[in-house]
Amino acid sequence: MDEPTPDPAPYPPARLRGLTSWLLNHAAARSKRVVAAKAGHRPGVRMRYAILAGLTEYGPLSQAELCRRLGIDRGDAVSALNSMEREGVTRRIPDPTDGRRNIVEITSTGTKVLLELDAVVNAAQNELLRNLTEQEQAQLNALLLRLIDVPAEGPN
Amino acid sequence: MDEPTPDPAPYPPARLRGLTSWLLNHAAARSKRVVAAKAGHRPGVRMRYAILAGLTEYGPLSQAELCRRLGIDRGDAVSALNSMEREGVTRRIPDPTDGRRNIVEITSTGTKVLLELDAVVNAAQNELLRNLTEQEQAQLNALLLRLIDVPAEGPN
DNA sequence: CCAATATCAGCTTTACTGATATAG
DNA sequence: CCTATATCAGTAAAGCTGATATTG
Repeated sequence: MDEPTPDPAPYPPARLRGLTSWLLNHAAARSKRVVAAKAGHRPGVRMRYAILAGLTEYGPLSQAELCRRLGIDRGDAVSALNSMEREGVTRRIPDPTDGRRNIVEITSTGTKVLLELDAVVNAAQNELLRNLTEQEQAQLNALLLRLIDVPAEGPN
Repeated sequence: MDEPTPDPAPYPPARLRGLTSWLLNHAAARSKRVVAAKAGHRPGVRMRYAILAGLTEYGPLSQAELCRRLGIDRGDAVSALNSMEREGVTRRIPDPTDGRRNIVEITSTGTKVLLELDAVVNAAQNELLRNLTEQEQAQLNALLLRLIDVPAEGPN
C-alpha cells in the first residue's frame, strides 16, 4: 500500500516545527491515512475498533457508560451501533432494571471481527511508527496519554 | 465548585491506551478544542497561522510552493487566501516571469495579525501542555516531527 | 503534446450541537 | 420537577478528489 501523498518537501516553518498543536494535527492526519489504507478505506474503523475493544474489556454495559469510558459522542455511537448490530457484531438488550438503558454487548462474531481489526490496526502502527525505536514509541504513547489527561486508573 | 468540566472519566481500554493512532487522534482533538477556545472559535485559525508563518519565514513565493512547504492542500489555500486577501493580511501579485503563478506575500497588517495569533497560539500550547515539563514538551515535539517527516512509503 | 498552476465545485469523515420522547 | 438515556437531525471544519482554463 502506498501512501497517497508523495509529499515532495514540506519543510515546516520554525514557528510550526515547535508547535505541538500543529504537529499533533499533522501526525493525526498521517495516522488516519495509514490506518484507512490498511483498513481498505472502510469508514468508521476507529469508532468500531474502540467500541469492540471497550465491550471486550469492560463487558456488557450501557451505551452512555460505554461512550463515557471511550470518550466518544453518544449520538455518533448510536449510528455506529446501528450498523454494527445490523452486521451482527454487537447486540443491544433492554436493561431489565432501568427502562432507559440498553445493555450493549459484543457477539462471538464481533470477537472474531475484533481480532481481525487487531491485525489491521497493528499493521498500521508498525507502518506509522517505523521511524521510531520501540523505546521511543513507548515514550510517545506515554506522553500522548498524559496529554489527553486521562484520569489514570479508575474505579472499576 | 467541584469541577468546572464534568468530564466523567473516560478510562481508555488497554487496547486503545497503547495505540498510537488512537492517542494521536484524541490528542489532536483536544488540541483543536483548546486552540479553538483560545481563538474565540473563529474558524480556519490553523490554516491562517500556517500561511502567515510560512510567508513570514519564507518570504514571497507562489501558492503551489507555499502549499508544498506547509503540507496543505492547494484548493483549501485558495479559499483561505481569498478571505485573507479580503481582510488585507496577504497580497497576491502576478509573477512577471511566469504567467501561471501568483506571488503571495504578507502585508504589514498581516504581520500584526501574525503577532496576535502568536499570542493566541502560545496560550493554547501552554494550556495543552500544562501537564508536561518543558523537557517532555520538547521530547514530544521531536517525536511528532519524526513521525511526520516520513519521506515515502515503500511496498509492504 | 505534456506538465504545472490557480481556481472551483463537490464529497467524505469526524466532531459536535440541539431537540425530543421516554423512563427513573 | 428534574435528570439521564437513547435517538435523530443538522452543522461545521478539515482533508481530499476531480475538472477546467491558462500558461510554460
